[in-house]
Amino acid sequence: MTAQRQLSDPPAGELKLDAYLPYRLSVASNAVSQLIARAYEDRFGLNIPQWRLICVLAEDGGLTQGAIVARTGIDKVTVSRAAQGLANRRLIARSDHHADGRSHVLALTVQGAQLHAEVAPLALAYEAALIAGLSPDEVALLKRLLGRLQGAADALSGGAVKG
Amino acid sequence: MTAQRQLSDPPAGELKLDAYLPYRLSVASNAVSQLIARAYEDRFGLNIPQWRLICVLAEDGGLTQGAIVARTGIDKVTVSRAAQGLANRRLIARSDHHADGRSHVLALTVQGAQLHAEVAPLALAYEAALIAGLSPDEVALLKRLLGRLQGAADALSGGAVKG
DNA sequence: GGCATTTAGTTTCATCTGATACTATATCTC
DNA sequence: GAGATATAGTATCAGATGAAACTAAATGCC
Repeated sequence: MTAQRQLSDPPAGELKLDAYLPYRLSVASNAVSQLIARAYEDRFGLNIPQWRLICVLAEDGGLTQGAIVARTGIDKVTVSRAAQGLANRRLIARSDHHADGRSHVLALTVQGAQLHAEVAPLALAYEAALIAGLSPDEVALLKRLLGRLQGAADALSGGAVKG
Repeated sequence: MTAQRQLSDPPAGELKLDAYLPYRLSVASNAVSQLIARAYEDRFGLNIPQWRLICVLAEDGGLTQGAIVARTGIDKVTVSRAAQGLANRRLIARSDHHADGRSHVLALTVQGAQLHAEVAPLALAYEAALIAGLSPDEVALLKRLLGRLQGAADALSGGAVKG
């Protein structure tokens, strides 16, 4: 049924989609992201960037949008939109920056903190369900390897694009 | 260096964005995908779905779009659009299906096969650059773990959504 | 054979995303 | 302190995505 592959194949290794790491990574990530995005959207009306902002603000307190961009790498346009959505729902407050009139300091409101407290267990439960069956060592290694991949991709991207 | 997690952890665990696996996975995947998407787009005018179709057709020969969807999980709309784009550029041919008038059989043209032969080494080089510094064992484990995550996400998604 | 249902693929639409352009403020140089 | 430049954030635009509606052909049922 499948085509016979013969000697004419390139020597330097073969490209099989199912074994190709970027593909595997993308497919796995999409599956996980969609699962989680739907859970947050359906139950709390939050999209992924909004939820990330809430997490960052819950962890780090008052931050400017620029600081969030620096901390997370999320695009500044995405941060701007997420912040607007959250502010409209009074989940975050934007207070004037004491020294920079262009900037605002974002912080969770009481409602925002309550929502975070409500969503966080769900998020952790999803993570637990996803890694069920993996040993702690495997999970730790997975996170480490993902960090390596991301670092390598960023380095290659910077190198290739910026010269 | 890494935080020791022990009994002192809060009862249900704490949510730290940087340690949250779905987040790490998404960030790593986006970094890798963007890197590769730009490379294919800039040099060959291919987007990711188009490149995936080319790979699948190079591996498996003549397939219908439905077979590609079944094989890869790519959305049928995405497959349709990618196939249109590739057919317009004469990189694939669509011949009538012998028994089903709704369906067409997709196969690489000579040009399409040439393009595949040209892009594949680049794709493999990117993969090699990304995993440079990782041991073969680590890479194998990473792929296995990604498969597990994807399977878990699919199972949870089916279970939660469909009831 | 004729009608209902299913299936392959396309079109449409609503949303998300990020690049680019823009506004307003801040900083730097003289 | 005035003008040039840089920066924080927003608005606009173009492309990607996938859900749902749609078309055309196949299959099932009687």
